[in-house]
Amino acid sequence: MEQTYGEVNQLGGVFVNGRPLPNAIRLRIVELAQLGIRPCDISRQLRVSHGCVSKILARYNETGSILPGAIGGSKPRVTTPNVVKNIREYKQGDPGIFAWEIRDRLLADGVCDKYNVPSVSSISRILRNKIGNLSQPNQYESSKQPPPQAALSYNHIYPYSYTNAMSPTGTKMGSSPGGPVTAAHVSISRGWPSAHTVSNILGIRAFMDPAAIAGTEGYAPKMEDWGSVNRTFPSAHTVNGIDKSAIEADIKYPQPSSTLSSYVPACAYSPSNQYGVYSGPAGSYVTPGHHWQSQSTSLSHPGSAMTMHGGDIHSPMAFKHPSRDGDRKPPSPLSKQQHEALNSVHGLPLPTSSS
DNA sequence: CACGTAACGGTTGAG
DNA sequence: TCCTCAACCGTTACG
Repeated sequence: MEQTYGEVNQLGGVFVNGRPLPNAIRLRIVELAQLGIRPCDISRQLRVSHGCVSKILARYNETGSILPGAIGGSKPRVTTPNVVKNIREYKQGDPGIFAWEIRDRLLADGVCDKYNVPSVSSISRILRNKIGNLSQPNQYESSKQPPPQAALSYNHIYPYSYTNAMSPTGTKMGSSPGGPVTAAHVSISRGWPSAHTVSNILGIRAFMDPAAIAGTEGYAPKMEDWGSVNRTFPSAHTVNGIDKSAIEADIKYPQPSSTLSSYVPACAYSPSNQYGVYSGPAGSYVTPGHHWQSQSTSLSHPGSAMTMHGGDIHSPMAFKHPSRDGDRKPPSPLSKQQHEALNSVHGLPLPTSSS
């Protein structure tokens, strides 16, 4: 599949089947929801299916992350190097040990938990294939530090890691001439610290207009760059950035502790490359002459606690807090304020009742 | 009408 | 290198 063009949904929005929505849209959904705008209105305004809005909001409420989950790949194997190492040690310590005994010991020693402990047959296979002759020098990592996640449960490990030089979109981005693309990715994410609010994040030119960064030609509206946001979290782990330090030590695209970093806490991230799709022929998200940043830069949230100036909101989790629940579910007719919010977001009239 | 969700067809990427 | 398969995606349709 070379260039993937988006499809158009019933609302006239562009999407790519199988691929996540751009983070900008995801952010916008969350932001509008925080403004008290109803999901159905968000759906219509952003032209994203209500199912998707529902899903994204549900995920956000649950995890605090706007990011899509990690797509593709396989579960980490249970037979991690660490496990193999331990099995070997057990075997060395007691050559007559049974596989089931090894299994018990793995559990007892906390090497594995009940969810990721290898089966007896797996252990047998490990003994046979990987350990076999104990006198053999081990092709595994005798001294090498096993992945720290080795004993973690699956949910916590999705160790995506990309090198700086490598763009997950690399192959596809080949269509984009020149190398500045990768640099753009880096610079974008590095540029985050200057954007402290969702609004700014949404609005900053750097984010919305890759061309502004990459300085490349008509590449501008392509959404590939959104991937850079996703990619900032190579190490997926628990919610709300609990293990942030661990990540930050590791990540290739450090996510500054800005607002967005909490919007996109280290949830399993998707190295998504939303290649050019959303700017596709139907490109309703980023239409020529209607770049979001033009509106978003001035996106403000009139007279409410949601007024967001750069740096105002350091803890987007405040957004997440349901303390504003009272503000939610406004009366069905949107308030003027909400209309303004919507309009400022998309620059389109709010098609509340029409298709 | 609003919303939650299952089904669906799709992509992705580790093994 | 190619294949498999299980993860995720957003849309659609239904209740």
